[in-house]
Amino acid sequence: MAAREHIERRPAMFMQVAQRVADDIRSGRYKPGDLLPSEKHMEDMYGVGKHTARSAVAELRRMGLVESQQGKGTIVLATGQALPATSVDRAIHRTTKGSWSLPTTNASETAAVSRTTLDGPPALLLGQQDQDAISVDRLLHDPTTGARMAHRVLIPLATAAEVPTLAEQPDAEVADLYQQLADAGLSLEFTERVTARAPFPDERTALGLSDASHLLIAYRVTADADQGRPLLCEELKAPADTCQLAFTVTPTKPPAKRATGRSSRSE
Amino acid sequence: MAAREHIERRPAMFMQVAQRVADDIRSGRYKPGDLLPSEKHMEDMYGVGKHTARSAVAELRRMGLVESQQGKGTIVLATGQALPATSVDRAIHRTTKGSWSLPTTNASETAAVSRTTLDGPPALLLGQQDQDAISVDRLLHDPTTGARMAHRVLIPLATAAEVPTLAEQPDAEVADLYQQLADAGLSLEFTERVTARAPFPDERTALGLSDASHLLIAYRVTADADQGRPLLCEELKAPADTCQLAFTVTPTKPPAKRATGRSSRSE
DNA sequence: TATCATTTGTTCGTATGTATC
DNA sequence: CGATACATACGAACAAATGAT
Repeated sequence: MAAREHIERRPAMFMQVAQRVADDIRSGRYKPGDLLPSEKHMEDMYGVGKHTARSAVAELRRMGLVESQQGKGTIVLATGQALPATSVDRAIHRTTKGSWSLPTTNASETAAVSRTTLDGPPALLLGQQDQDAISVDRLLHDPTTGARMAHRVLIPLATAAEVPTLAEQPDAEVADLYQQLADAGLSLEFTERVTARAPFPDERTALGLSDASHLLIAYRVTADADQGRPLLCEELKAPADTCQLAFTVTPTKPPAKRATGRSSRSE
Repeated sequence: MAAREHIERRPAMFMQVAQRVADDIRSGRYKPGDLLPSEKHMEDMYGVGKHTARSAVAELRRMGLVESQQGKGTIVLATGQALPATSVDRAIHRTTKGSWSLPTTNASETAAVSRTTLDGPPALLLGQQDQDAISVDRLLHDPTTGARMAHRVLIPLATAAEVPTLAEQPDAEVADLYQQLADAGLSLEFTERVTARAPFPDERTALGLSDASHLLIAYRVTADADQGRPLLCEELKAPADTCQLAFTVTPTKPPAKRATGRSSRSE
């Protein structure tokens, strides 16, 4: 028997309260920056218990409509009717011949270089499970919006062996790394994969994430255009509520011979 | 006095329990598909009250590690060590001259055509606040993974007036729309912006989203390459936990004269 | 079919801790 | 210091879904 027969059921009380307050927020009854009525006040307003009022506010937090602060109150956030303020330009530039450049950068600290074992998505994308790589970590930030992002460059040892200059200064600007690969006679192609997920606690604190915000995650793989062999992987983690990624899509010739992902779909 | 003096504070009990179970999940102690110990059992295991055990499980849900089902239990999800299964290829293809195509598509239902007033991100991207547009809505799905996505094409009336064939069959394939624009003598350029946010309740039900999953949202703007004037906007909303977007980044000449976003940044 | 134990979901209560003003 | 507000933690009871008897 199908599990979804009865679509009609009384919504939970805390959900009804949350829905009502959410409507009040969207209708402008509570404006961004305002303090919501306190949980105590909501109990009286809607005739519910402490836990119900609290669950309602928790639901509003989960919806990304409000943010609570101990001792102060629950503040109404901006209503996401616009795109996030920080636009990260994912374009790659190359002057007429040979010289590479990337849109400008603000790194908070110096890059942290370490050696790690590849695992997770980067290992899959580089096709090198359980191989070692040089890892270069940077904490980026956008001074105008205060958004923080985590950036990581992974240079597989196989690539470093092929182009030794990479290992000498792995914490150089990324454009320089591209340059070195190109100077080694490789023609480069770039593929980027974007997804999002809930942050781990350490990521939450490192990037100063609010309760509801997720991480926008982009993996850029630099590959040898001739053989499609992956050379480099970059990972960018940005708070989705304050950041957007911008791509310029260039039409290409249709017949892709090698499969790049699992299933491949689009509009 | 500064508010952040004491970084060290005992984490809440429910968080400690959640962290411990999370570690057990990541270490393989609980495997994907397994049922977690019941909340009742956790009370005894960790010597905490009902509310604490419950909060810990709620935290694990919020982390996207588990999913609870009333009457059954709490099941461990895949550990997110891989990229989401459904890869959406955002490439655009053009054969030698004139003919456009896009990666294959699966639309669940026929397209719903309506007329709407532009607002939110599409209005900003099209630079046409409070103007009307033809809206074509489709519900896409990936049969192999069961992932559902919402796709919308917005054709501003200004564009429809310029290229009348667009309004005749607005629910044609997107590649055909590009073709018609190109046939009208326009050279096209494409910009895509990606972000993520918590879904609205209607989006949650329409796309069958789980508790923790957010929406990955991509806006593709088709513009006239000569003047940079936006012609068309597509919106794709996909569940972030099951979908990834794939882009091919083509190096371009560096000096962009017109600003495309607010602040512009990259690694 | 009906009943029952198990498990999560919702709702109520109380108390204490901690941050803000 | 006190009042306010949210955070955490203890408790109880009933509802609803599930699976097995």
